[in-house]
Amino acid sequence: MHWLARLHQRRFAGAAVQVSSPQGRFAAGAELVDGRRLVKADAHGKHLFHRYGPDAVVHVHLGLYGKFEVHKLPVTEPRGAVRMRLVGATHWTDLRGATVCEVLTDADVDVLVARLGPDPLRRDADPERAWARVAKSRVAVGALLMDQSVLAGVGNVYRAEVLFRHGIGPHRRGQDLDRAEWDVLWLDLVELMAVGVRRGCIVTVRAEHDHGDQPAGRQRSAGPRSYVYRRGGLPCRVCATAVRTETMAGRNLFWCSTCQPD
DNA sequence: GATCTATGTAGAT
DNA sequence: TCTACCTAGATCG
Repeated sequence: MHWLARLHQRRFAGAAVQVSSPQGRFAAGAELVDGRRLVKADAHGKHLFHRYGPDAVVHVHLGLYGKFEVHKLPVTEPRGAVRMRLVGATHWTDLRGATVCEVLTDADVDVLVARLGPDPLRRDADPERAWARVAKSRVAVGALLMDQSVLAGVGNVYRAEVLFRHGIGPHRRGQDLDRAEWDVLWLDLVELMAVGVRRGCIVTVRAEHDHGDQPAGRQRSAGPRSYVYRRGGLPCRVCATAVRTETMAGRNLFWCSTCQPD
């Protein structure tokens, strides 16, 4: 979402934009901002905000299936269910499948952001707030990382990957984590997620493990992107133990029981 | 063409 | 903990 916010900021902010809802579900909201100047696009956790003024902030949450596609002008006929179409001076973008696309006020946004934990991608993030929750929790760290009120922005990929990178079993309870372990996890998330924003995709595999299962001569960008995510049953990239999988916090969890003891 | 799956969340149970 | 939401790509037959 931070990657998208920066892209939207570059492509659309500072000028008037046309906003519509070809599919119709966002018709009333689109009318409120159509023709206005997009002041700023930014993100907090998995929430994206298009700020037109204190009275009108378009709030988007992509959920599982949401997608923005950005193209250069000219526009083409909408295909499929386009919830929101935004047309700027040089580019346009279509939003499909989002869980949320609505117009809020600044006050509404404050309420929404207040229920989110610190976002590792934001300078104003306070990791102490997350640690306070983790340190006293009997919930598994693999579930805590998915709880947006503990920590905003981490999802199913980063939870699996960051726990692997630090050899922490996902079933360890929050209260059983050391302060030092948490600090390292947080710092790694700050770096990993920043890499994701720069590259526009999630890559968590260290260079020393990026070898072996790809043809020689490939581009670095074609290397493996994850250690355990979606690799259930396959050999661990580090120790070759079969990667385990189960449901935790309602999502498929992946981990190596050798590299990540409980 | 039918079925499965997915970087997610809210509300009911 | 379960279900609905709701879209598209991958996979199956």
